[in-house]
Amino acid sequence: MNYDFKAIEPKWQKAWEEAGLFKAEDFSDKPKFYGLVEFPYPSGAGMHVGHIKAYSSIEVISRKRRMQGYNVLFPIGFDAFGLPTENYAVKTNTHPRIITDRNIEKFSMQLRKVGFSFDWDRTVDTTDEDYYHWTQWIFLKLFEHGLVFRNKALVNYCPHCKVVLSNEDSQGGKCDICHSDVIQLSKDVWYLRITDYAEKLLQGLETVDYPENIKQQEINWIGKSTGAFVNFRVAGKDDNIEIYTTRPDTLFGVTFMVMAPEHPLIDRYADEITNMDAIRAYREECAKKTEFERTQLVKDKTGLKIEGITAVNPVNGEEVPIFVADYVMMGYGTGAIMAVPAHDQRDWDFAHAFDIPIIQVIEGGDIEKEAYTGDGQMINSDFLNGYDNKKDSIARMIEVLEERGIGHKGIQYKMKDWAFNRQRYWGEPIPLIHCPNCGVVAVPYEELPLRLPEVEDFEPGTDGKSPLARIDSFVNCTCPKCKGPAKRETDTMPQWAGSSWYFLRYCDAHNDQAFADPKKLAYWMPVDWYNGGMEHVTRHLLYSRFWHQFLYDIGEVPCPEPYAKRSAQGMILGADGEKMSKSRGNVVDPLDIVETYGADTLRTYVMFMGDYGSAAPWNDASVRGVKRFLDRVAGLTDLITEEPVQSLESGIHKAIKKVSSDIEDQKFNTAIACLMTLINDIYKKGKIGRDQLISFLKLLSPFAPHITEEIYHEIGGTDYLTVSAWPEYDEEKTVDAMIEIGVQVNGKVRGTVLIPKDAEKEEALSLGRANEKVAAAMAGKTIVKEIYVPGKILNYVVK
RNA sequence: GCUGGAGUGGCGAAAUGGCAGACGCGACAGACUCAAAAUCUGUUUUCCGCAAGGGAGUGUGGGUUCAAGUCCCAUCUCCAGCACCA
Repeated sequence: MNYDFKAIEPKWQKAWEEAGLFKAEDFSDKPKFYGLVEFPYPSGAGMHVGHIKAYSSIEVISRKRRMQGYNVLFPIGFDAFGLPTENYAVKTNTHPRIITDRNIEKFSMQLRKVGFSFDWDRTVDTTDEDYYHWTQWIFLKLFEHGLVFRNKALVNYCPHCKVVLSNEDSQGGKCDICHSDVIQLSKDVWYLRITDYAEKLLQGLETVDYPENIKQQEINWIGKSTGAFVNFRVAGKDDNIEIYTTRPDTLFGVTFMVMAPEHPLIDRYADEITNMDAIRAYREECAKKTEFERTQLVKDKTGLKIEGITAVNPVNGEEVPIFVADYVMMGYGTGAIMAVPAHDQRDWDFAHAFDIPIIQVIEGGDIEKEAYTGDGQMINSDFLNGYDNKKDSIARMIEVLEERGIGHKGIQYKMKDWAFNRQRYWGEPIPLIHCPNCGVVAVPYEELPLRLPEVEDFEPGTDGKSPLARIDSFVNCTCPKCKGPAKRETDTMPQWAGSSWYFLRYCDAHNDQAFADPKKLAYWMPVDWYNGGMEHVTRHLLYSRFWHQFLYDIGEVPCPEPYAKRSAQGMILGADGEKMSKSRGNVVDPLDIVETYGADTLRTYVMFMGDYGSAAPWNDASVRGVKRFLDRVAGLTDLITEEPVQSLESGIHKAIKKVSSDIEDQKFNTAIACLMTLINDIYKKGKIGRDQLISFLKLLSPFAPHITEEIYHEIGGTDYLTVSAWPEYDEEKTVDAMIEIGVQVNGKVRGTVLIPKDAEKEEALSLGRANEKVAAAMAGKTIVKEIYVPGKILNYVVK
């Protein structure tokens, strides 16, 4: 067959769509399969080859599931709010709505050209008011349940993007959008209480099928630790400094305390602190450092002793000095620590720099040289003396703290509440109203969606306010409660809002009464298999699990976890092995590949590149190799016989078995390799039975659906191969009657021998001995032991 | 520092403890061609050897085993994520 992919591909794409082959059917009796990929941000640059790889895994699995008789939901949509579009809007003075529509159209066209089997009837666009209506609705539910709060605190602020960023969006002290250094600003902003869900987010991981590294990354990000809160009295005052420690067993070794520069106690005693000027200067110095600098200068501990006040160790009444130092963070624990230089390296470093005494309370190590963090006999510790491990001494210490009312057991999480706002235009308006009489009031549900007002000028405000703040008709409103004059919140929601629930909307994309019909949610949820990038593990994945768990708690969704299974693709690097980027000039445009080699080649190539989860560089020559393979597939039509070719039977059945299981295991590369091996064999035989060819085409169909459909019709098929039954294999036929196994002498392979597959030990051993090379290797030696592992190996141990 | 993962040909990579290097790329040789491209056939871990054949070989060093890329201990390097988290 002549392989004219330029004609074939659009032809079948149109035919499949018109036949509605990819439409998911609500409430079908067939078993359901919900396959999900992370919907794209429709940037102006169009699709990246990374999108192709990310979508191809679920694409292949969805196509296989349809052939296996499943009712498949494989949807796509667009996560279209966000800064790149807005920045481009500012630059070109074009409304972001226009840019977004244009980009969505481009992406849709590109996705169709690759032949992805999406159900286009369920497409969502997060910037559509029929969609963000429900994003705002969920936000109001969160507000209603006390999970939205406003707080003036130090926030991560990107001076370049002019927005407040969440902790998740400023990892490593860099802005997630523009990679500038993030600074700390004190600002009054909205937060979502994700920390209330820390424990559920942690426990939920035990119920889902995620790869270990993803689970670990989320566990680390949540950062649970158990320890104790302990109150240190301010000497001579009726006032306490609360600290958090994971090592309450070392309380007798406390020789000083350290506070974060921002700690409020410092201001409270400003009058009594004799070196307050120096402390103010130190604070200013710290405030100037970026997060990056603060974490880079790990070695050189800076700090200052607070003169004029001291603290009292509650277990032994010892008075200890208080220091201020920026290695203690206000955002974790209580912002103050007890310092035990003998058994904590940071405290040890600090004690040496400031000439503070060190008291050892656990035997072991050499505290002259470094802090000792291991286990050992407790010493110098009053009632703990004699305990010999952390576990017991911590438990005992917590008992005593609680008995004496000076402390209690506590749990801390590193995860912080989600700073939920952007001072920008292109996002969902936050549906809250500030009323001088009633305080913060929710926009009534019936007034949703709260539409983004039309503006002329999207430029962010220089005063740290959103452009919405400049629109009086939007800002000024009446309070829903007291009907008095009030002002709307002008911040918008962050990029991650819309994507935190989109998988629910796909279940019922056009509902105007609810975010989705509960019956449809009950039918489709949870997502059976979700593929996406590692970069979203501590952002989108965590956020959307949080929203979903909340919706479950208020009875809006049928399952506690949204995704039953998660996988992640490896990055496609440029041909030079570097990350693809415009500046390096190593970017591959997937549409160029579709033009030159066809969509089937592109799809098959990205799945054949290597291990799906690992990064792999692009290689044009290998793309041509895959095209060559498809050319050979097209050529199979010349080899057809009506009768099946007996000598191919076992190879075909083996391939059915291997391709079926490899797809499930995401070993797409070896599935394709197996089909290549089979086609090499077919060409060697020079012929293939018609039905055998159809089985081959079915196995290849999820990867290269167009060419296989074309050949199927070329050889007389009248229905669609794309939704035909997945082939079955006969276990009997996958096993050869005679098999070749290796023969070893003293573990070294000396030859091979052909033996019946279920040969008895004696028969196999004598056949092995008959092998010339084996016999030569054993000549003149005594056989000590003979090993026969059926189907695997023969080994003679000789002396 | 902590967590997760990876080190195998010239390259991308395969190998439920059982013949290391499947499959693809590239390279080399041959066929076809006036020639080239495309296509087809063959060779291709490495060293010694004309060959038959033999030796070595999965980051490094040990160990378990009849048998180790795979399991155990130690060690080095790289990738990803987190990180003064008390």
